[in-house]
Amino acid sequence: MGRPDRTRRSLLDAAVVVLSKDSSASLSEVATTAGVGRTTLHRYFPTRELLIRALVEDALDRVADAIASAHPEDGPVVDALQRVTDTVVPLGPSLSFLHAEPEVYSARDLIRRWYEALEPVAQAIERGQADGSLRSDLPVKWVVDAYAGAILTAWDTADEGRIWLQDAPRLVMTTIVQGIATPPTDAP
Amino acid sequence: MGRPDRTRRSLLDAAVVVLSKDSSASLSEVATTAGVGRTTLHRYFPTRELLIRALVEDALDRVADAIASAHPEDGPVVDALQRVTDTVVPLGPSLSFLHAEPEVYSARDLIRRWYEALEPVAQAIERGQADGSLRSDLPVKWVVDAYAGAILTAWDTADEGRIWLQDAPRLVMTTIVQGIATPPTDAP
DNA sequence: TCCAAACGGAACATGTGTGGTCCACTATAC
DNA sequence: GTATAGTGGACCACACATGTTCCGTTTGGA
Repeated sequence: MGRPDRTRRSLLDAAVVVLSKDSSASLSEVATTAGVGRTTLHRYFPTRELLIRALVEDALDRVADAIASAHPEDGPVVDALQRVTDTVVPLGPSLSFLHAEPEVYSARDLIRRWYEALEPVAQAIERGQADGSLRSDLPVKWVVDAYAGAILTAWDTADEGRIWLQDAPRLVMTTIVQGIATPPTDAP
Repeated sequence: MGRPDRTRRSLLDAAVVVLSKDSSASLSEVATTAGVGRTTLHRYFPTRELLIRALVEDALDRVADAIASAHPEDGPVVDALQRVTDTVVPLGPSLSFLHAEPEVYSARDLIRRWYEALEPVAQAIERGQADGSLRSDLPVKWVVDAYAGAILTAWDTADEGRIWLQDAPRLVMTTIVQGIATPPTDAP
């Protein structure tokens, strides 16, 4: 890994740190944090928008990798979702900046790629509905979003200090899979 | 309701419309949309920040009112949550701008007020855990956030056209209360 | 060691939003 | 009708981020 790659990496990392705290931070701030001149930043990312895009795509890659490495296509669906949750939740801190970036919500192609990254999860859920382990009176799209939303909520809530991030996977899975109501006893 | 109140109202409404589409829109755009001069806008909201705050507080009031009008303190908890969901979900379109406003996430006092607005819900959930209708192995704070998060997710997902907003209350309640897994049969 | 690529600093042009002032116009209330 | 609060247009000054160019300096590989 040559110097250019390292510089690029520090810029992306610095951008995550700086923009998480203040999404309207100036590019000089990012450059300074990366220990790099603003000129260099512009050499790698000519415009602010391109920097953001690179940032989002980097995050997208990491999520996609995490999901793939959890092998959501294997074994019982609930176990598979547990594995995905366990691997994705810890990514939280490096992804929380996504919230505050309007580009993330307005750029249609980025939204599409986000759903593409979740595609393996969608397939697992479909599989679960087919084999009877997941209820099938809920649209798959909704279940995917509800699941992803629960993870986002966990990140936020942990960020606010209302829960600990290490508890998050359990909370997410219990809530999403079994719900918040008392389960009906199966035999009195 | 005198002229000042009406002007203020149109400014807030216009701000919601304009800032929903583009959170970095200029104040002149807001003024124009409100059918008002930029000078007048500045008379009512001296700075951009104050306009945003007023906007958020306005939204906060509406959510608080909606929750209160659903009487979450009455009757079985699950029914109460159903009523809250039914009243809050339709507010979605007029609140979706909250996402894109960084101030919403960074201003500590606004975050606090958001949780205050959810306090009646928190109490209902506590009540549910006490009377055994809700499982008590989940922290109340988490349950509140998970529930609120599910509503936010529903707004987003409806916005993306992945579900219909009129289906949202049922989806939110089913998912949050019972979970996505097939319920265990209670007697074979 | 030497050379080319990478870097950083400075200076510049630019655009744009913002906040503020002034004054003439207009409805509304009395 | 008249006084008064409310309005809006024009203008200005300021700050600040952005993007670009140029050139001297450093670094790392051949």
